[in-house]
Amino acid sequence: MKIGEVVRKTGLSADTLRYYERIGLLPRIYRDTSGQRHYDPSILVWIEFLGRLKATGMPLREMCRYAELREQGASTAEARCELLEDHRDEVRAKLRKIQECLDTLDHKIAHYRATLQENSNHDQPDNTRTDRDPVNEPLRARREGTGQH
Amino acid sequence: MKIGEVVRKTGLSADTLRYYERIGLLPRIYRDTSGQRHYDPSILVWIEFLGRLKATGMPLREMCRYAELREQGASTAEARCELLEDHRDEVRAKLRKIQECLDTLDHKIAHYRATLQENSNHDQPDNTRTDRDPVNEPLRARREGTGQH
DNA sequence: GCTTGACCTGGAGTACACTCCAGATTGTAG
DNA sequence: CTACAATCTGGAGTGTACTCCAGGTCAAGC
Repeated sequence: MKIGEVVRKTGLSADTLRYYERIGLLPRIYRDTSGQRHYDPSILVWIEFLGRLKATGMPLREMCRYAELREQGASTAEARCELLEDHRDEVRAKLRKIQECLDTLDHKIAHYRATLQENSNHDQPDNTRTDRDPVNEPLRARREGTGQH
Repeated sequence: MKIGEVVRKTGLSADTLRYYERIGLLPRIYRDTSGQRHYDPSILVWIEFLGRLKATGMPLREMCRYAELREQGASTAEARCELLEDHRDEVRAKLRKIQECLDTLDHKIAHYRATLQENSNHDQPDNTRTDRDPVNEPLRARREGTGQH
């Protein structure tokens, strides 16, 4: 497989593939006599795996660490496993946190919607006195004694 | 409240607070005669909210957009609400994706652990023939001449 | 009054993860 | 054979979100 095919199959750009190779995320790729890369199909599995690590927020630095261990063969399996377990725990924690924020956000939106609904029901065409947004009151700059900027 | 107190209460650095103000994420902050900032306590609520947007992956650019609408008062409530709803939907999608990756990762780890367990049971002190790591086989650069294409 | 620490500004620097480019070569369709 | 599409290299540039710094002002405690 030449690079163009890998591009099509992974959705990564050729530049990114070469970049990943340069930083050690991909193993040494076979080159033909003219210097063109020829990828083994198994690279797709690896790239897919990397994609999952990336999607879960692992920095390239850590992925490189993993890739390096992998290159060293089966003796590093334990270390790799631990790395993945640590990452998994971090992802779980982050997931919980996002979920929490999402819940708060949902509440806020519900409140927002309710207020908007209410306002349109009471239907006061007066636009100067809607002053008080109960959800995100504008916190406007108070009497400025300083004419800065 | 001076900046030091906001730093203590939010965990953001003074540089970050000033940066956020510069890009319009924070409203105009009152300055005393000597130019020092004095924050209204309500800023803490706003910063906490920004923290939630950030935690859920919203870029500063979009937060600025929200902040800008907020500055414009209650008339932009609908637009702000839509912005939050769009963001919420994105976060939900992202959450699902991360969860999916996490599940795959968990399977991989379980497989890994099982294999490690097995190997330590069979307890073969021979280190040259553990050749086949079933979970992450090293994909080592093969002898050139692999006739693909 | 003096020292120390908090604060100020504008601008430069950093880390990350790409992305783009010029200029060259090579593979392939017609 | 020729044209053009695909590939190559090294290096520069981009966007995001800070972070650091020099050099200065200011306020409060001793």
